[in-house]
Amino acid sequence: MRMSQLFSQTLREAPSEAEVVSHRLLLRAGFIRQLAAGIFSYLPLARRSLNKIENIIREEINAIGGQEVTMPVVHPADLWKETQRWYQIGSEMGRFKDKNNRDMVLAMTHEEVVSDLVRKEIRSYRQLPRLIYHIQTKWRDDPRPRAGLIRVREFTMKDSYSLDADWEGLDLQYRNHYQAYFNIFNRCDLPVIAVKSDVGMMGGKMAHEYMYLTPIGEDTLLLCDQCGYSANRQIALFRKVKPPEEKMLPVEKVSTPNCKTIADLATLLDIPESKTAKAVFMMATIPQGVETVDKFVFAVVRGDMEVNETKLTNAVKAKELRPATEEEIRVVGAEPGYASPVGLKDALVVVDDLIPQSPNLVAGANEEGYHLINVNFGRDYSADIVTDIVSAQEGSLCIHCGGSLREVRGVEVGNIFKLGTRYSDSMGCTFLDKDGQEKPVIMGSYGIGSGRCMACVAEEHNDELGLKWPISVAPYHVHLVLLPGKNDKKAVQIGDEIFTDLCQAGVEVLYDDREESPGVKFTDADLIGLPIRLTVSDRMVKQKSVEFKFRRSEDKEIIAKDDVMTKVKTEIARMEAEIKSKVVEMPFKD
RNA sequence: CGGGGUGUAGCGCAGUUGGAAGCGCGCUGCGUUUGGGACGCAGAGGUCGGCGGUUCAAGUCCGCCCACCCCGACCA
Repeated sequence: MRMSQLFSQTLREAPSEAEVVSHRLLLRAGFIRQLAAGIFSYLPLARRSLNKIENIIREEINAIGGQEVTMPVVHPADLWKETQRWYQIGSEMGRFKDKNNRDMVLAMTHEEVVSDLVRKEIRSYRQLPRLIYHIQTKWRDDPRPRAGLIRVREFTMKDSYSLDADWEGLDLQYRNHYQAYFNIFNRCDLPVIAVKSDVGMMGGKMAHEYMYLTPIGEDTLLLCDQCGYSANRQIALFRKVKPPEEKMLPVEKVSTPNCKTIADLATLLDIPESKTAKAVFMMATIPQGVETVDKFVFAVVRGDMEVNETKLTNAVKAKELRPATEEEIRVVGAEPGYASPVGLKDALVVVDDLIPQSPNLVAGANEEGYHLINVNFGRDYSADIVTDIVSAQEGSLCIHCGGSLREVRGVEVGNIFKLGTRYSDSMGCTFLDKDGQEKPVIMGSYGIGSGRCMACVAEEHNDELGLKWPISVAPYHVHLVLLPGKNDKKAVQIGDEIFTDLCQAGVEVLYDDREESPGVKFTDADLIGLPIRLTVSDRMVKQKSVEFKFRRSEDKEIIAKDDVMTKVKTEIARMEAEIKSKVVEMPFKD
């Protein structure tokens, strides 16, 4: 490609709204342009990188038996009503009516459409297992798009769907994806880890997320360096240290004016926060048959810990959970800031499983300005549910080995879910098994955001001058810089020749044939960040030589013009081999 | 949805007390220059986010709205 013809330009300064480095560089280098919050156009350079990422995905998913299809972006709402997700999902779903006033949905994901295909196409166990996938646009009207391409509303995702006759089949396809995903990210030179995750709106049995670790990530992960345990904070388990046993003391009411927080309380009474009980109030929307009911949830955890909303949501089997308002709190007889599980009415009391082992805690008195000391679970109050509802944090003890957990941030670039029969059951995806029994198809779903993946590669590979693409994802292999000098057509001739020869040999070349000063051309080359830079200049031409430089190195090498082809092809092959060597077998971590 | 911020030329920004819309970069033309964002001359480019109000007069003051960014809530 001649740069003089390229549809995009570099920007000397990035628009001020771009803060994250991948966003700034992708804008400045002319890869992307923003249309609205979380909605982007992908210009030719980005498109080429995305094509490479998507082709890597195709190769790896085809290798585990995937068959590519394309499913629609616009769906009739009826399909989503069948699985209830039309009702369960809120404003994040794009909805509109067609000209006949029918409800329509913009695809957030494609389980419904896959299931519809499956129930129409799959009749017999002889047609299973299958794996289908597509690379398609999704719309999720996220409340807060941010960080350029990291979190957008319109995005492209590769989503595959596995169809099996039995659970062993699902296990196999899940494990195949587990490895294929590592292969994909390794081939993009993007370091990731797999962590166990919550199943969220997808429903299902088991899920892993592939996380690229970076401080700009919005998910918090807990890692154990000792045994390798890793999990999203939403579900991370940890060992809770049982406090020393104490004899239960009689409850006593004490005056604690202006003490609405745990920290105030601990200071005033001169006790550690672990000797207090913290009360958190939520309103949960809980499905009951087709209907849902709103239930007031009173969660009790130790004062030194935080309620984990995902765990709490799962504990009460809620579809939605939100903080309760002050009025709602008073209705159940509690006093905000001085709340106590003692003497409540009409509330679903959920107690963290460490509380029953923690004697003589300080809790609110449900009366402004007073707390109760020596409150004991079982004697003074009881719970509807006792289970783990607190978050692991930096320094928590690993559930497996007792090592100290480390907290890191990450961006989710892929996920794999064992859906089981969640969609087969609601949409009637059944087949006739060997034994003549009608059975539900067992499904899995597996996603990778290709744009997010590209952004993460950009986030990982850059320096103060610009991007530094890995060879496998770079829009072109070679940046050919032409510096023609004064009144000399010779350099132009040589440049054109090298460009043509390399292209014919299958090397992808971006040829800077613009009438710009050398400074501009070199700066743009660094910014765009192709792996190899060749410079053809007036003064080099006289020696029949060309300058060769890697984007990732400072070193410049002068090579004979006749050696360019061999050198370039050798170095590309070497870089490709280097990437390939990163593809290794990963142990499956359940 | 809550908190904070920004909106003036393609990008980055200035605009004082309310009194003729500016600067740098980029863009167009001509000439010079040519190994790390060159130089000269001449140009083009504006719904000052929108609507309403106050005023002789509004980019500037007041009200409402919109968009975008950041933090939080939420979320595959």
